[in-house]
Amino acid sequence: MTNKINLNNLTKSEEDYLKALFQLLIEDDSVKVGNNQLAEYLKVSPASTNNMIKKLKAKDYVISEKYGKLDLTEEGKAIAVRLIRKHRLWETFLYNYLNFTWDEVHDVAEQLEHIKSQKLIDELDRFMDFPKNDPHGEIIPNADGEYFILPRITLSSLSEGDVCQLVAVDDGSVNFLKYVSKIGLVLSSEIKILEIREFDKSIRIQFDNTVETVTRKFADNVFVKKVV
Amino acid sequence: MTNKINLNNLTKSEEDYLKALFQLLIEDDSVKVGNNQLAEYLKVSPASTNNMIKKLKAKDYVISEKYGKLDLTEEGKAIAVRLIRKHRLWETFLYNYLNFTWDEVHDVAEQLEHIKSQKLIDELDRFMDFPKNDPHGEIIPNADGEYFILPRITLSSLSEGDVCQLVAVDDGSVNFLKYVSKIGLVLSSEIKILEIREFDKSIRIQFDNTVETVTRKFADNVFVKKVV
DNA sequence: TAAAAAAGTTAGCTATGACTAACAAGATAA
DNA sequence: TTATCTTGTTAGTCATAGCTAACTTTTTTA
Repeated sequence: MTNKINLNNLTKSEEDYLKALFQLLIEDDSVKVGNNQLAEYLKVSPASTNNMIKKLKAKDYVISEKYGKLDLTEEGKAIAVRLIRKHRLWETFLYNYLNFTWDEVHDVAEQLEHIKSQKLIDELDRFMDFPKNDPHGEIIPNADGEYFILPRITLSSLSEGDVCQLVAVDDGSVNFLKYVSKIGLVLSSEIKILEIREFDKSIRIQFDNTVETVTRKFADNVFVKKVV
Repeated sequence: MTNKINLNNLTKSEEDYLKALFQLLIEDDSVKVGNNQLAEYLKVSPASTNNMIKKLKAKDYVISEKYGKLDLTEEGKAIAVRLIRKHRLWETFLYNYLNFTWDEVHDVAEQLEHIKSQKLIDELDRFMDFPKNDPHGEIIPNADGEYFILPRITLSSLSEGDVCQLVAVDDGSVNFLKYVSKIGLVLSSEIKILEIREFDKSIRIQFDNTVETVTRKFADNVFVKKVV
């Protein structure tokens, strides 16, 4: 086996930074990620980030030049993907078996993803019969660390008259998720763009028998597949 | 509700010390527990223990006089029991649903017991239909924090000719548990004491169609219910 | 292109929770 | 009862991972 992954004994913090950097890097493929941006994402000071990046560079998980942008090594990426796999499998478990709601799963999964046991996560996967998506619609990386990234279309990028289907929502904010549930949107909902208001970019949408007006910020966090 | 428990935001370390002290206190009801004893149990230096005990005294979880023995307050005990409940529920989950063996569950449960979510543990309990015992036969404290301690009889305390039934085993050592499994002992096995050798206190036992000789140390970790 | 703003870095501080070494208090034994 | 051993305590160090304040480099813009 060439692909043997060493079960790097990383601290919770190190794991958090690697995962955060990975999320920022794939979020905006072309745009480079800087130190302060990572700091803001993790809600820590730029000094803390700078410090940790040094450490992760020494361990060969991160690449960057002084005063330059950040990138992950292959091993750094592999660690991040394993964390995302763990996070999403736990979310699925909490949602499907332990009566957690959409907006409750994230915080607990953030803790559970740091539990160190290969067997635990492989068996959890098997127990749930190898689920493909988490409760927010996100794809769960498989045991080989393959991470399929679908080209993402946000609701905000569509035009008047377009029809789409909800495939995933960002799980970063509890309030956002509560709001999505409250207005009645669920995964696979078919959504029609009725009107985009130039003034504030708010969007009138229709789904099922509901008409709602949502903000641009809301629409940025809703991922869809175009139907018409 | 007078019995409202505040979800004390304790660190992993603080939790570990409270649980360890609780285990030592109930292990030997009459014998007082000292600082160095706790240090040895936790495999840290006496200085570290002394330090942490100071902190836990300030938080009103531990009672002790300077140069005196250690005890837990009611709140300290309640925290320890909640940790034991979490530990044993997770062990049960790993064993019954995720194909973990007797000797594999402990280490992972040590991590999982520190996850902070009341809903998680209550729902896990419900999901498994409120199990009474963990895989090692130990009683799982219920959601009200009631901790039933059965008077414990060790295999080593019996006499020649006695017949007993295996009710629990100590889960502290992987090697011990592997050995128990290997010779074929399981919970509820009926064991007969054939002979106790004065020389080294080793014990010849019979169960099913097996005759084995076990050491005194082994027998100290096997808990039984006397039948004859 | 020079000044201002933004981004990145460094130094030095804090808390937690380990550690060792040295010392003090109690318990035990000669 | 005194000497010795065991137990408990304190002081001071280290690593991790946060912080602020001050500084440097890069980028932007006037």
